[in-house]
Amino acid sequence: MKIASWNVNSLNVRLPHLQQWLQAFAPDIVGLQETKLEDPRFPDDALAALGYRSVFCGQKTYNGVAILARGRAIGEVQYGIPGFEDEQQRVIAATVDGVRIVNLYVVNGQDVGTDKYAYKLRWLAAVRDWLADELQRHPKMVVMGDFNIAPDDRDVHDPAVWNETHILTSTAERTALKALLDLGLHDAFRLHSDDAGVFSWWDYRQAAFRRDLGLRIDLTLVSDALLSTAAASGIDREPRTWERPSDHAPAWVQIGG
DNA sequence: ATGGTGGAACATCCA
Repeated sequence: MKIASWNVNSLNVRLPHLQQWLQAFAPDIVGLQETKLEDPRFPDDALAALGYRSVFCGQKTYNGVAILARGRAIGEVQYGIPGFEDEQQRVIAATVDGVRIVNLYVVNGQDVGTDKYAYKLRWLAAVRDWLADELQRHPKMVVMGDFNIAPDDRDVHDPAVWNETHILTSTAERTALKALLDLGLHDAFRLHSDDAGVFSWWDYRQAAFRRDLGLRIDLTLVSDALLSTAAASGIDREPRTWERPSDHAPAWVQIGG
């Protein structure tokens, strides 16, 4: 089962790319972030035509998340973090084939020390507390999404710039990510690769993709119970090369056969 | 130190 996460940066703009990529890559389960669509405008019919069911929660202009599953039922859908008041649509979870799928669009945080940064850390703490419970109920879990945190120096093009005081790599952010991993979750990419310089996001500015000035901030995490079945993991750079792309590339993990 | 590019929506906010 191929499970993938992709920040599409507007599903309205990126639907043709999503359709093309679903057909080429044929993932079984997909988590989307930054759909930027209110629910009545979600293109569930167009995705159903490709064999994908979808569940989603969105809003205009910002945020928005969805889970797609090919030829499988999507059950036990959870919208948002239980008990955490949040106007921003950043979380959707569901059960597919007995696996709990948690799809996160983690707060960006703007800059270290800002209100948005404080919100990011509060939000990550709430996710941690929720997932601690969720893992008791659903030991087989994949947590995926745009984490807006690069796990370590191998995951940034320039560690001198992307250092312990910089947004996306700051000490508190990495500590918050470690708190998630300490629940019994594993960065699938690192199960199979020690490589530095494999990225999932490149800024639109300064020709960052052409120069490969990126970060790996899109992650798929697998729980202890799935660890032995995580056969492969990677990032599909292909859609980032297409015309008018998202600034993110899909991250994926293969579970079982 | 600043701004650069792209999306949404239409002056800026967000990333």
